[in-house]
Amino acid sequence: MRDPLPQYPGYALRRAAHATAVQLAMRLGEIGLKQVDASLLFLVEANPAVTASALGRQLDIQRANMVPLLKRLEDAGWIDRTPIDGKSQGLALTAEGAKVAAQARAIVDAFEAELIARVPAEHRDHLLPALDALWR
Amino acid sequence: MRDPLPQYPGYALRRAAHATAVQLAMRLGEIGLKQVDASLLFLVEANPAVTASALGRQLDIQRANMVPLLKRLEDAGWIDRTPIDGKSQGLALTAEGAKVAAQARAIVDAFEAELIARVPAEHRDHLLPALDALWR
DNA sequence: CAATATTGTTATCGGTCATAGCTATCGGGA
DNA sequence: TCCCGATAGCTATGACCGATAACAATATTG
Repeated sequence: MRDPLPQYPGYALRRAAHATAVQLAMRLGEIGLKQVDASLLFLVEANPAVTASALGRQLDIQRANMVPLLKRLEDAGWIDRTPIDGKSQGLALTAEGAKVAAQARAIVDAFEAELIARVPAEHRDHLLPALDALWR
Repeated sequence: MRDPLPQYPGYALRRAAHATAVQLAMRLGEIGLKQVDASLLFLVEANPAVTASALGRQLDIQRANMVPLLKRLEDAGWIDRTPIDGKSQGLALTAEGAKVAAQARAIVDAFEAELIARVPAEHRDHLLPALDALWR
């Protein structure tokens, strides 16, 4: 079948992102995480007392959509909230959350290493800078 | 804010794909198309008498999900169906569909050119091969 | 102090995608 | 030739994601 689409970098970008997302989702699913959960855990870990709004800004997730995401993490006992002032609350990992974050990191690091390994050596170092130019 | 995520090529891939998808969606939206519509029009144009199932296989879209997509294109008068045998039907662009496909191609070509232009010259030629390795 | 911005939240809506199941038809091997 | 597995098209449905609007309470700024 004739298919002109794969010549388009934008199309290849879509397909590559989807293909890799499916694979990572499967691996994180084994420890009960979605990709966004892992992102949130990593960010909270790296920024104790961060607010929900700040997380949303960093990840380009609307405030409104953060609510169920954080609720899941809180209900699972992975994060807790402590009031900063009357309207903000700081987020932090619980001990349990730190364990899960460590597991998630192991999975993500292994996955990313495999991703890079799949890229032919001569293109490998160019991938991240090229992608950065498209969204940063 | 400390953010370890952008170091991950997989994360950059996600963000880049999303950012570019939003932009292309806006431009195609001006002529009433979604991205998948444009993909379908291009493939039907390049493969007259192709079946819905074959399109779905090529684009990794389930048969079931092809139905509303093709219905939209048919209702808009951009494609028509002619029976191949008792259970298959060949798809083809109408004259109107060919016009829309040409408009879509102009938009996509311009967009893809801008995408590539955004990538620093030294990384430019590596992007497509690197992405291909991740999904092909 | 008053006007404005921010935070967290609820509710809702559209789009995408996966799954299951159904009917009818096609095609190949016994 | 006949039968059975594979295929095509379709309906229905449910999960998930992201966008939007609105609101109350609080913080910040001029």
